[in-house]
Amino acid sequence: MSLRYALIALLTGRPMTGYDISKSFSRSVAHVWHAPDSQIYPELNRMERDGLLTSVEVPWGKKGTKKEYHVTDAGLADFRAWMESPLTPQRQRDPAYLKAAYFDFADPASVREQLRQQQAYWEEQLSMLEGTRATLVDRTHPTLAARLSKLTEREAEFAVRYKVYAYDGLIARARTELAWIADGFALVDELYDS
Amino acid sequence: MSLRYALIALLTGRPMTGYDISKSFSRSVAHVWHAPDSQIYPELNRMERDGLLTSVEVPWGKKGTKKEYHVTDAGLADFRAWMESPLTPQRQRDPAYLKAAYFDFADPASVREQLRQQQAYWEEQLSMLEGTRATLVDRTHPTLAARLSKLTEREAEFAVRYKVYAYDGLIARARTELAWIADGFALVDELYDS
DNA sequence: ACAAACTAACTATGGATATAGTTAGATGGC
DNA sequence: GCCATCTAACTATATCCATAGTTAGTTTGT
Repeated sequence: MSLRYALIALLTGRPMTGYDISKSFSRSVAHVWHAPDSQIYPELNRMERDGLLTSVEVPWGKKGTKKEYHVTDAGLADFRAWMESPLTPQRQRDPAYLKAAYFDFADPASVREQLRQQQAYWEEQLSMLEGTRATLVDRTHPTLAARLSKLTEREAEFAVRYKVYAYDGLIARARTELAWIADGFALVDELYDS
Repeated sequence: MSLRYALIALLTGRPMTGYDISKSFSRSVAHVWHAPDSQIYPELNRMERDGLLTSVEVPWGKKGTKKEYHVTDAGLADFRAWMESPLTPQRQRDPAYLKAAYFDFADPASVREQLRQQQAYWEEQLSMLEGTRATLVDRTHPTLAARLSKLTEREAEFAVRYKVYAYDGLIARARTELAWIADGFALVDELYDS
C-alpha cells in the first residue's frame, strides 16, 4: 500500500509522466522505495480512478502524446492522512540473515564469496546514498529542487532536513551491514584458519 | 523462494508438524523470517510433492493424527545448493524511511508519536533478540539443542557461532534503528522548539 | 539513409504475501 | 458437564511484486 504514497510523494515535487516516475524510481527514489514498471503504471491508473491524481495529455513530438500526472487535493489529503497514521511494523524477512544463521551448511570458500558480494553491494549502496545526500544538502537534487521552489524558506529547510535525516538513516544502515560483513570475514577466518 | 529454505533449515533441527512450524515461525524464527500459516501449509505440501520432504502420520490423542515432516536427502541437497548460491540483493522498501523523508507533511505531534511507536517496537525487538542470543550461546535454545545433539563438538561449535553471528547482525541493526529514531527526536525538537 | 538508443505506456504470467476465516479434535479448569 | 483455550491443518480472497516481455513513436550519430 505504500507504493501509492511513494508515488504521491514523488508527484508533490513536480508533475510527471509514468515514464518519468519509472526513471525516478530506478534512480534516486529507489533508495527508499523500489518498484518496477509493472506496478507503477497500473497503480497510476487506479489512483486516477480513485481521484488521487488527474492526468493531462501532453503532446510529445509530432504525433505522440504522453500523460502527465498531477496530485489532486484529495490525493494530497490522502497522503497527509497516511503520513499521520501509525506505521505497521516491518516483518523481518531478509535472506542474508537466514543464510548467515546456517553458514555451517556451506563451505568456507562459498561463504567468503557471498560475503564479498554482499560487501560490494553495500559499498555501492553506501556511495550512492552519500552522493544523493550531498545533492540534498546543497539542494541540487532535481526532484527536491522542483518542490523547494514552491515553498517558503522555513518550509524548504524542513523538507531538506527530513530528507537528509532519512538518508542518514539509510547510510547508517549500510554502514551497519558493512560492519556485520566484516565480522563475518573475521569469523570465517577464525573458524577455518586456526 | 526463501520460505522453502527457511522451512528446511528449521526441519534440519528436528522433524515437526505444520503446526509446530507455524509456532516456531511466530516465536524465534520470526526474527529472521516471518510467514503466516497460509504460506506455510501450502509450501509444505509443494515441498513434499517436490520430494524435498516426506511426511509421517503420527497419532494425536485417540482419533486424531498429525503429519510430521522430515527433510529428505534431496531436500538437504537442495538446501546446500541454495546455501552455496549467490544472494540476490534486497530491494529497499521500508515505509519508515519513506515516511521520514516526508515528515514535513505531518505535524510534529504526530511525528513524535510515530517515533515513539517505532522506538517501542525496536526496543522490544532488541530485548527479544538479546534473549534469544543468550539461549544460543548457552545452547538451551530448543531447536538448536535438537540439532546439536546430532553433531560433533566441532560441528556444533560452527552451528552455534554462525547463529550467534546472525543474531549479532540483527541486534546491531536494531541498535542502529534506535539510534536513528533518537536522532529523529532531536531533529523534531530542533526544528519546532527553537 | 539507417540503426541504435531512448521515451512512452503498457501487458501477461506466475509466485509471494496478508488478512481473515473454517473445521475438528484435545485438554484443563471449575 | 461444559466452556475456554489449545492443537492441527487447512482454505478463500485479494493484493503485492518480479520477470520478462510488447508496441509504437522520437532522437541522435554516422
